[in-house]
Amino acid sequence: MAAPPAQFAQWSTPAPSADTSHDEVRTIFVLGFPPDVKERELQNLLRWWPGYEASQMNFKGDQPMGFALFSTSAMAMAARDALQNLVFDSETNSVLRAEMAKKNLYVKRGGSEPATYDPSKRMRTAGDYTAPQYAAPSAFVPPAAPTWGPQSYIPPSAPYDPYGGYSVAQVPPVAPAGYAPVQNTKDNPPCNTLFIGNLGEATSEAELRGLFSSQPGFRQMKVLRQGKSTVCFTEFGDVSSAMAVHQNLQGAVLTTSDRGGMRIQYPLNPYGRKREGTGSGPQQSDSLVAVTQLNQGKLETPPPPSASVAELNGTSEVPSAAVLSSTPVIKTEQPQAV
DNA sequence: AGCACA
Repeated sequence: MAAPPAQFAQWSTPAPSADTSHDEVRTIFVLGFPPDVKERELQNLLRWWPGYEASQMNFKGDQPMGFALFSTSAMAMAARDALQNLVFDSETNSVLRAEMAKKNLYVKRGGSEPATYDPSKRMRTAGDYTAPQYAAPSAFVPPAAPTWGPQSYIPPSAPYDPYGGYSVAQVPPVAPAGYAPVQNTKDNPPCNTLFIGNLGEATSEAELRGLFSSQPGFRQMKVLRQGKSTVCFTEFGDVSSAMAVHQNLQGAVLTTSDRGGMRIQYPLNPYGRKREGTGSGPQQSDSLVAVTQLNQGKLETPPPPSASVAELNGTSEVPSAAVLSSTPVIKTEQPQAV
């Protein structure tokens, strides 16, 4: 009788410090939520993000503080960057500020939660939400390498960017065939969206997309055909990017254009923003829209008082420094996550 | 000149 193989004994021994890679900070700290935000909103905001494991909303007085734990530090940083300057609620001018937390969110082990804690402090993990129907709808991921825990998110094989619905489309880039002078018509105040007119009847959406999607800050566009007239709306991530394209591609001639250069104007309504009701007067809505647009533009670089702004004809006042500085000031001091 | 979507 031989003694049992020695390696059997190893089966019960824990791996030697296999989780040292988890002492890195992989938790983000998010400020800027409106006071009435619910913890569930943070969960629903983040549960799609690759590597999301758990989140928690704490309240310091009226100031909500969100914490979210991710599988790796890199995933946390990616989520942090995705949330950075996100307009969480344009009604309340809530713009998120995200940074890496000082320490990791403590996640209670074990599946069932006692539910006896303060509901505002209770932890919820992604376990209940990562339903199979959401995992890789187009690409089947073989279960060869099982992931651990109830919070495993399996990203599709193609890069999945939950907040990248505005990502650059895969179309061949298009450069203007030339430029033609465009008579400077009355324009609207600068915003993050452009209205493109004077397009040729044969101009295709693919051609327009090839031109605009390669412009810095491009988010999305929509082409409208109405008879012989084609117009296009193009949204950018910030007002400055839109202003640059407004300037640089003004009068651009496409190969399919048969009526000179395109006319680029700021639209009556920016993307995703309905005009205020006619009841309260235009001047109030103008300033309101300006603030909202600037918030949409993330205020990374406030548009300088350049020539493009000077084209405004005095139809609307240029956003003042007071407006520019009216972004929500958020304290960056950071309490402990737990 | 033609301004949608929410």
